[in-house]
Formats: sequence, structure tokens, C-alpha cells
Amino acid sequence: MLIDFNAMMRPVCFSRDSSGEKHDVPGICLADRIGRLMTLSAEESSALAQLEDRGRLLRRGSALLRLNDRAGEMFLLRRGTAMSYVLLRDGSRQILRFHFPGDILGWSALAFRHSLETVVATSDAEVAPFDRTALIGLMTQNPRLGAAISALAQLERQVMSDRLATLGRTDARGRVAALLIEMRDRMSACGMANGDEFQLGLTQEEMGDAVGLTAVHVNRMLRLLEEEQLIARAGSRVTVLNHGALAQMANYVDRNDGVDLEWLAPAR
Amino acid sequence: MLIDFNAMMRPVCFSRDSSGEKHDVPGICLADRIGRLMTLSAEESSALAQLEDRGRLLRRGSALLRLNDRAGEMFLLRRGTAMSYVLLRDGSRQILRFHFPGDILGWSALAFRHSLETVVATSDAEVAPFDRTALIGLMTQNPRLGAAISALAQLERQVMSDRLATLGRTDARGRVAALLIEMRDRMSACGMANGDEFQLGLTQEEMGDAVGLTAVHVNRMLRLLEEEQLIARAGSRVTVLNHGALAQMANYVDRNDGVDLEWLAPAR
DNA sequence: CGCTCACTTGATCAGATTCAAAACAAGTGG
DNA sequence: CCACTTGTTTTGAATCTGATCAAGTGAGCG
Repeated sequence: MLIDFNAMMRPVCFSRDSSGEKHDVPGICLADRIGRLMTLSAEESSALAQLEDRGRLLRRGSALLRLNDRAGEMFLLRRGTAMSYVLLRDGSRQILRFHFPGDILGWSALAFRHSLETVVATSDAEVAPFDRTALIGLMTQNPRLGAAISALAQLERQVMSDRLATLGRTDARGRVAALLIEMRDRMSACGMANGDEFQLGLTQEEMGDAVGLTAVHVNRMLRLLEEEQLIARAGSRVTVLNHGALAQMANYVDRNDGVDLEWLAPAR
Repeated sequence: MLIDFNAMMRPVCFSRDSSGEKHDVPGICLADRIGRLMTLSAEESSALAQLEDRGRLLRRGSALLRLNDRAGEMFLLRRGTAMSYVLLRDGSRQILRFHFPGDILGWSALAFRHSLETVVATSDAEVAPFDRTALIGLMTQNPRLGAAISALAQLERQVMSDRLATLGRTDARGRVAALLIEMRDRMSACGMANGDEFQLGLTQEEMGDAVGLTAVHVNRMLRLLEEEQLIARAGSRVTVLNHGALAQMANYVDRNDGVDLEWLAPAR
């Protein structure tokens, strides 16, 4: 996709935070996310909760962070989905990562003066903003959490490594397959999938920008996978019919069962 | 490149550690590396030095970490170069990262039971091995260093993000150009380049495995760049003649001047 | 000297892009 | 409720980039 740089200048639109609102999907907090990886003490949970004292609602398409924003602000994604991308000089876009509830947004600017990526919500979403100094403070106060959060960042990095291998060494069909499996697995992990069926909240153009293909070719590959009975599509919902075959052609490896934080000191 | 899985079974060859040996190039320690980013107190420097009490020499081609090794061992690369790669199911290889003196190797296994990558020395090298628990211990004892090390990991991640964008959205010529500039800049940063001239210690096959091309096509792109007077080659040494044009076609952005760790609390 | 490994070059082929146009869906305002 | 707009998906045809296959060159080494 080619980007119109003028469009980047329009103001960021945030929905107003209406704290009394009710939601059908409960938000996920950072303690939930980390708690899935290791046992947390009560103090640790409450320390994590302090990062999330504020909340903010976003509409689909609104930006949380933009290229060259002053670095410092970070977010915990509590509900909904988001993505990070960069714009290249020639105007093309590369989507780097998709974010799901429990993910920390804004990591990438940790060591820089300005943000190097743009992060936008790909659905209506709820985030908890905090400052990076608060995060570092937390990690300082509570080193075991610090290690856990570092490990969390490492998991994110692994997703990127895998995508790198996909882009470098897999053909178009395999890349689309890889994207579908990744999305299913990650949605499944946070309760957003219904078995093998899920709502892939992406346009084909976005899919292409994630895996390095044109939207036209993504379309062809989707219909090919459908024709081969590996997936089924109904509107914007996708069902994975043959996980094994998809994983094979995508060179996909599920990383979740290899995760291990047990070696960190046990909770006191 | 297609990998022969049998060949993976041959034993790892480590050179013997001869601690009395002399080297023309001085090793770089972690304190040097971090010290370039922020001011370190004497205590911090000595804490970092403790990670490196042991040293080990490696010959070109020997493996430091291999896929599925039990996770835990990490290394500081003090002298020489290395690379990390993954092997896909179909036997193809994707090189994920190149390592230079001052880099920490083995980050990727931080959150996993087993290593997900293979790390190999691409030249004779010297490393300091340590255990990940020692690293976490250090970060716990010395939170400011912990933040710095996290930031360092973030810098590495940025290199991968950039490569991802290169693979997804740049043509073959641009990818080769990107690789050359990246190598020059990183070598330059650790004193391994002579101005715009440097020894690219990679075969064309390795270059291809890094940027998702065949060795044959890498060759053609190199000669094209040479013909266009953007680079010059003499044996295995490369000279960048037109940095601007290369950066343009590679969509390259130098990240170094954006690095900022000043926001971390100052040294006590 | 003969081996191996990396590099080089040409010819052919397949996969992905590009360009163009049409079908479709959802939303807007009259 | 319909006409209109906008954005997404679908399909076809032509083109081009990079892969594949094959063969030859050259340097270093036992």
C-alpha cells in the first residue's frame, strides 16, 4: 500500500473516556497476562495494577503513537486489537506487529528519543496509558516483575523473528497461511476465537502489508487456500479447516509450549 | 541455502581457551558498550565486569548455541563476529541477525525452555559465557543497568524491524544495498571499518540467506551496484562509494542518532 | 596437481506485480 | 426507500522480477 503523507497530518481522534460504560468483553490487565506465565504474589499483582490506573477508549483507526512522536508514552492494550507499522521513504508500508489484549504498546521507543513506529487501533479498543519511567520504576522496585516483563518483550520479538523467516524464505501462499495461523493462535490465546473460527479484522491490503505482498495477490492466495479446502471464509470470518497443512506450508512453529519463566526466582 | 540436516549432527568445535594469548584487536566489554550510551558509575562498571570473568575463544564456523539447546547459557561477544539463524522445516535457512563486539548473544532464549535459534561465529571470535540467572541477578541488584540492558535488547530489536521492512517492501537491489549499509554502519561503530571500506566477512550465500534472495541473484545485484558506481569491491573488501544513493534505494534510516537513554535516572 | 568452495554468467521458467475494470457491501443524505 | 459514495474484494491480461538449472572460472589448500 502506498501512503498519502498528507493524510498523516490529520488530527488523532480519541474517543472520550466514559468510565461508566459497560462492555461485553472484559478487559485484560497486565497481571492477567503475566500471571499466565508465572505465579504472581499479591503485592506483585497490585504493583502491576498501578500502571493501569487510567483508561482510554479508542475508535478503530485512531493512532496511539505516531512516527516521530516524542518517546515516553506507553500503553497496555486491554481490549480490542492494534497494529504497529513503519512507512518507508517510498511511501510503502510495512506492518511489523499485531497487538492483542495484554500486549504492551510502545516498547519500541524505549531506547529512542522519538517513536520509530506508528501504532493504530485496528478495532475499537481500550488502553491504559502510562509513562516509560513508571514502567522502569516498577521494574526497579520489583525486579522479578522486571525480568518477567523483559521476557514478555522477548516473546514479542520471537513473533517478529518468525515473521522475518516467513518473509525471507516462504512463498506467497505460505505467507498468507502463516498470517492466518498466527492470528488464529493469538486470538485463541486471548479468547477472541471460536475454536478454529475467528474474525480476521484486517483488509486484504493490510494482510499484504504485513507479509510483503500486494492486496491483489493476497486475494488470489486466499481463494487458493479456500479452493484447497484448507480454510473457509464467510464474510470477514475465517475458519481454519486444516491446521496441519497450513502450518506445513507456512513453516509454522507454535512457540507457546516452549515458553518457560520457571527459572526466575519463585514468588516470595 | 538448503541445509543438510545430517551435517547438523557433527560435534561443535570450540577452540581451547588460552588465556595468556595476545590479540591485536582489543576485546570490547559490556561496560564499554553500555558506557557509550550512558555514563556508568564505577560500581556499575565493576558489576558488569563480573559477568565476564570467563573467556572462550572460537574458530570461524563453530556454534555457540544451537537450535533446541537447553536455554540458559548466554554470551557476550568480545571480539569477532557471529550470526543467528533459524532453519525452516523445508531446510532453508533464514539469518536473523549479525552480531558484533559488545553484543549479547542468547537473548532470544530468555523466555523459552530451549533455544530457538542457532548462533555461529562468522570469524574467529572471543566470547564471555555467563548464565541467564547471572544476568537477571545483575539486573536485580542494579536496576539502572537492568533498564540499560533492556534498552540494548531494544536496539537489537530495531535492527530486526528494519530488516523486516526491507524484506517485505524492498526489491532485490535495495535489499543488498541495505545489508551493505547496515554492515558498514555496525562495523564502523565498533572500529572494524576503515572509513567507507570494510571487510564483509560473508559469502554471497549468507548474504542471500539474510535478505531472502538466492546467492546467484545476490551476485547479480552486487555487480549491478558495482556497475552503477555505488560500491567498489576488491577481493572480499567492499567500499561504499555513494552512501546516499544506497540508503535511498534501501529505504535505510540510521537509528544511532535517535538513541537516547538519558531519561534513565542519572548515575548515583 | 587435483580438489573443493565460492563466485560468475547465461538461458529458461515460475511466481508475483501491475494495470484495469467490474462486482459488492455498507453507509449517507435526499 | 433509493441514488450515490466510498472502500473492499474479485477477476483477467500483460509484464517483470527473481528463482532455477546448468556450466564455467578462479583461488586456496592438502
